[in-house]
Amino acid sequence: MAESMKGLKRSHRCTEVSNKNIGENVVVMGWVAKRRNLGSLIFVDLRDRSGILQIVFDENDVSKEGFKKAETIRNEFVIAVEGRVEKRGGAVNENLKTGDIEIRAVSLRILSEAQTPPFPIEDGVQTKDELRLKYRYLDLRKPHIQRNLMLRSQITTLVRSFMAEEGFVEIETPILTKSTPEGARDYLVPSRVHPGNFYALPQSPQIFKQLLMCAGYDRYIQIAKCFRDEDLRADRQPEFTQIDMELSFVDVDDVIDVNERLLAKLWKDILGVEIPVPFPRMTWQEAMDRFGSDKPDTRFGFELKDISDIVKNCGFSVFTGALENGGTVRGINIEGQGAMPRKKIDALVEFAKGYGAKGLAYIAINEDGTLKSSFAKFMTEEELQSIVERLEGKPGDLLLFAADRHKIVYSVLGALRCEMAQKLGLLDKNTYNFLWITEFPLFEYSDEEERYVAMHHPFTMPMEEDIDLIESEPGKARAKAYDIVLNGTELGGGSVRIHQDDIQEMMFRALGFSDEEAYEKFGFLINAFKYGVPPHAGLAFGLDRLVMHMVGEDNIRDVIAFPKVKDASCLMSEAPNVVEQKQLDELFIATTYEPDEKDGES
RNA sequence: GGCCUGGUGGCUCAGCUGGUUAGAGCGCCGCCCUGUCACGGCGGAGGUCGUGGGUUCGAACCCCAUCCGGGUCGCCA
Repeated sequence: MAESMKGLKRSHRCTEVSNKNIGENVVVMGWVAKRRNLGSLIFVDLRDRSGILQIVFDENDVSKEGFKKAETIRNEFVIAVEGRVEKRGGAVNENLKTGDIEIRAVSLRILSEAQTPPFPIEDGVQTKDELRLKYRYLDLRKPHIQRNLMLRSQITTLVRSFMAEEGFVEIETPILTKSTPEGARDYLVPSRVHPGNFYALPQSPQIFKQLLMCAGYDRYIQIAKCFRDEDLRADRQPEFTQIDMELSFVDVDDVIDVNERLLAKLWKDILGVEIPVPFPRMTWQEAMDRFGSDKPDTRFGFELKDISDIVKNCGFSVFTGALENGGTVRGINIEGQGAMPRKKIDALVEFAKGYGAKGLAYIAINEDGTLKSSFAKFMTEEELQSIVERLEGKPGDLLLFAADRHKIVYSVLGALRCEMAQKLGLLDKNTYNFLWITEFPLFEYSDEEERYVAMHHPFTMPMEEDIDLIESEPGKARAKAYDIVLNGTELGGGSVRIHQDDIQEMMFRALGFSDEEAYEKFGFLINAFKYGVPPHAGLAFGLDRLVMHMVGEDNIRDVIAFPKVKDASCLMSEAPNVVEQKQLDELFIATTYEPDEKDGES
């Protein structure tokens, strides 16, 4: 039976007791992590969010009933112990912060009994994600998850204080907003009082923060919940948190500056790591050409090299065919992997096909300098030598080539270099390569919609020198947009916004919106801009990803208290669920979905 | 939606080319033990092999379907 804690007050958390307290009486409360019953001596490892403290129950110190009670203790019982802090009778446990002391129990209360948990509450034990998430409230007891979430709290606290010192004002924006079909799929919320109408949950507070700039708040920040109804990944949840900001009377450098200092402070204060500022910057075009990615991991080489000029007249139709279709031929040098067995190379070809490649050509340079290649017979000796030189191939190297449309070649080789780096163990978690990617394309052609769409969003300012391109060659126009990349992950991004109505109109036209459409979608923003708008720019970080990198986890779920699984459901609460017909009727919602028979209770 | 991958006592896993009674470690339960900290000793319980169907003399294993996870491509302004 559970006892009350009446008359008892916790004096310390577990690891707040130290050898400085020896001789003092303390009251500690927490969960039983482990017990070791030696007969007439019982040891208990007591756990709370601070760590572990050893309690010893001795018949001579605790009453007979108290000792009997201690014998019934099991893992995950919640207990309160009153006792004296002592130097350990036995050996010191070097693995514990409190390893040199223990509490000699005088009294014990069992505040709550516990069933045996479905999996061990310890770090380092493997448990199926399925089970962890179903019993998330138990998984959250694990020390490393607690550390992650407490660090996350420290991070947001530090962000708020830093931004406050920099003159930012924290303002909340609505969660029930207007759907704007550009971009990701919206989560919709039906309106009861406006039958047939829907709110959307925000994908980001983008338009609201721009309106706050119009309103003169000058510098805005929000730790904002955002929602996107798209498929999940290891680093993507349907609901996530952004550190969202917007600044008035600034240009690119101002935004970059304050955020570099923010990141450097976070790394220094939380991780004790000095990050030199300013961070390196790279244009989008350079990132694509050198790394095949707009979020390059620069911790290792294997950079892309263009060999289109060398092979344009060669006899290998795979290469010349790609070039004739306006594509490109590029390669990477996986240094030292020239002896890779055929089977593994074939596996890389399969890997490349996953990214849209039709195949992968290779040259392996033997230790004696001779070449083994899938396409040498179509090439002249000079062509082969030029290719090897272009990729700086040395004996023992493996050169891999892709030939296709630019987009595919970048994507295939960009993914291959990361895959190889990971396989070869070149990714050091303690190296932090921050990098700004700048000058993103303003537009991106959508094959699906057969028109240009905004790469960032429709309010992104073009670079001054490219304004004329918006109408003549939209594909070539560059934007005042920037992403912050850490070790191959996009941590955040932002842009300078358009504040001139003529440029904004030009953008809408390029995106294929009529004036009416633009007005219907974004009228309140367009109107607001008629009443005096400061030049402004902003940025948003993915807080979850930021924390994930800072704590060294590989999965975003481990830094979110109650994450969702791959199909966006919650295994613990079983959301989403079927609601009562009455609720649907109130909302005038009829569903056309018919569950399969097996879903029924029959 | 596509591709890859997993599901075997409470947990983590093994289980060969289909072959007698499906194993191990940890955990759990009981007894013993005064310095353990991966405590130790002795004993014990616990599995319709995710589910349904099929092939077969015989299925954890092969086939089909399906459910539940994970990774990834598409998607994610």
